[in-house]
Amino acid sequence: MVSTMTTTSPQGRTELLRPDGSPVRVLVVDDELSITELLSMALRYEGWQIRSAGDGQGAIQTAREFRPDAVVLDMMLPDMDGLTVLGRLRRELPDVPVLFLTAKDAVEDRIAGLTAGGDDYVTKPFSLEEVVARLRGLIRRSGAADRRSDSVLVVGDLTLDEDSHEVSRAGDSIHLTATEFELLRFLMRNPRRVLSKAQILDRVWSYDFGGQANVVELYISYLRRKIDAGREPMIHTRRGAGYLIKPAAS
Amino acid sequence: MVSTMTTTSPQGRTELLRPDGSPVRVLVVDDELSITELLSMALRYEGWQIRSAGDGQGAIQTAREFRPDAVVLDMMLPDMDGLTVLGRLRRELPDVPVLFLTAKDAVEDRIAGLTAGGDDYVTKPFSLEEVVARLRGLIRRSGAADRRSDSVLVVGDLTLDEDSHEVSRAGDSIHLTATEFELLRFLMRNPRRVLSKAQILDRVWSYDFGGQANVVELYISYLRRKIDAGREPMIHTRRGAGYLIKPAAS
DNA sequence: TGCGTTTCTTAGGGAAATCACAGATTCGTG
DNA sequence: CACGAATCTGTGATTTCCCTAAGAAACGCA
Repeated sequence: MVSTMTTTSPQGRTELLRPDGSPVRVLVVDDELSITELLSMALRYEGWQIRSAGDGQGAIQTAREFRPDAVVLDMMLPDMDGLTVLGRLRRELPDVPVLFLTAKDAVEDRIAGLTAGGDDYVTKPFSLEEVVARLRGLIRRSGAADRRSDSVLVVGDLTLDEDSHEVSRAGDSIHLTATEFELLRFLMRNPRRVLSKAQILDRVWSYDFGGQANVVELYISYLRRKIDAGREPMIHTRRGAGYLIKPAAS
Repeated sequence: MVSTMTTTSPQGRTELLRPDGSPVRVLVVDDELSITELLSMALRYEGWQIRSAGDGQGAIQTAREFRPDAVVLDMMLPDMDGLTVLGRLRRELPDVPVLFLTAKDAVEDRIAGLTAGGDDYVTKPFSLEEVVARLRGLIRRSGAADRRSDSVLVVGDLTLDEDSHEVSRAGDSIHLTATEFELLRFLMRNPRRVLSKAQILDRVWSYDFGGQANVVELYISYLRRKIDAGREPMIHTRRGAGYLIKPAAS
């Protein structure tokens, strides 16, 4: 059990740190190299320390000496069953939270049983924002239980609760679809920073998305309708550069 | 991962340095000699130490012994796929940030995930200011522990934020177009220094620009209207030599 | 299965940005 | 003070980028 704290960097990004100030450690286990690479890159960017393994054997070994604060674990590994890996992991690190990666059509109930203990899962293909968000949640909850307030992002009079998925502006509750929510979360996690359409696509849409880049424009337009409608706008276009969100005041 | 710091040279130029005071090292990889030459010159002018390679093989080798702080990597190399090069680079230097060069029309066919890990890309034909700016950003952010060097340029009462793309003079927010922003950034990165129209054209406009040289005059005029309008001018003409920016006070 | 919701594509309109051109203005010099 | 060169800027054509309506397809849930 590791308690965590958050600090806010000069850029305004919120970072998760261990109590002694050292970076959070995450172990990524997947047999597809492209997946471990993608996850490693993205999680490293969060400021976390990453190790990866390609099979169950390697996972156990790495876990033993790396002692991660969280594990991302693909349920389909070449050498052993996901449950076996999980069991051995638990023997090494009884309290480490695990984020399972499963195929979309995987048996839901089996996973449901596993996540009862406070673990979590995402289905492939996932979006990086989703993985990062769930990992943050797991790590946060595995430490100080009273860190509830950390799950709320605030920009101006706009708030977004990562736990309850509730969004409201100036007190008015706003209903968002899953994609709208992820997009807004990404924007709000990077307030006052211009985010390019490519960046948004890479983080908010799943890694196998092969469609038109203008979905981003489309969803920005949806968000505006729900968040900025009739109010002073918070979402701004920087023509030729991207989008950013900032408090209406300034 | 290398933490960086900034110092301000006697001339007023802001330079990026490694913590031990040694120059930043950048590896440039492109098969077109004209491009590597162009980039090498421009980046050397930043005070950085540059090595270049013409193919993937050479890139890996050079990276191994040169150990750069950042890499500029063309996605179209003769001997191997850009992603393959990236993978091997990552094995050598897990945390090095990469700036990808891609053809304009190749943007659509998946640069997926490239910006997700904090990496970035520019499309050919690019402007040197753009490449330099993005490299500076990457290097600045890759020094995760030390984010003290911030993204705001200041000259007199004029400020320019490279993250939010916000510009303001004496507190008044000023909206600039993309080209105006790049031009002002170039001026502000070289305060009190005369920059010739040719220099400006070479740095701010893309290398294949074939138009009239007086676009520079035109955009200087735009900038003045927005920045100096009704105030003590900060942008000055040195007839026959070029332009310079300096605090209004002196 | 059927219905409402969500996601995404296509395509057209429209606004903004870029740039060429040319006439107006300023500057330096004789 | 007059002249030529250099610089400035108004006008408008062209291009690029962004927004959004409309509808098809996929999804989720009863």
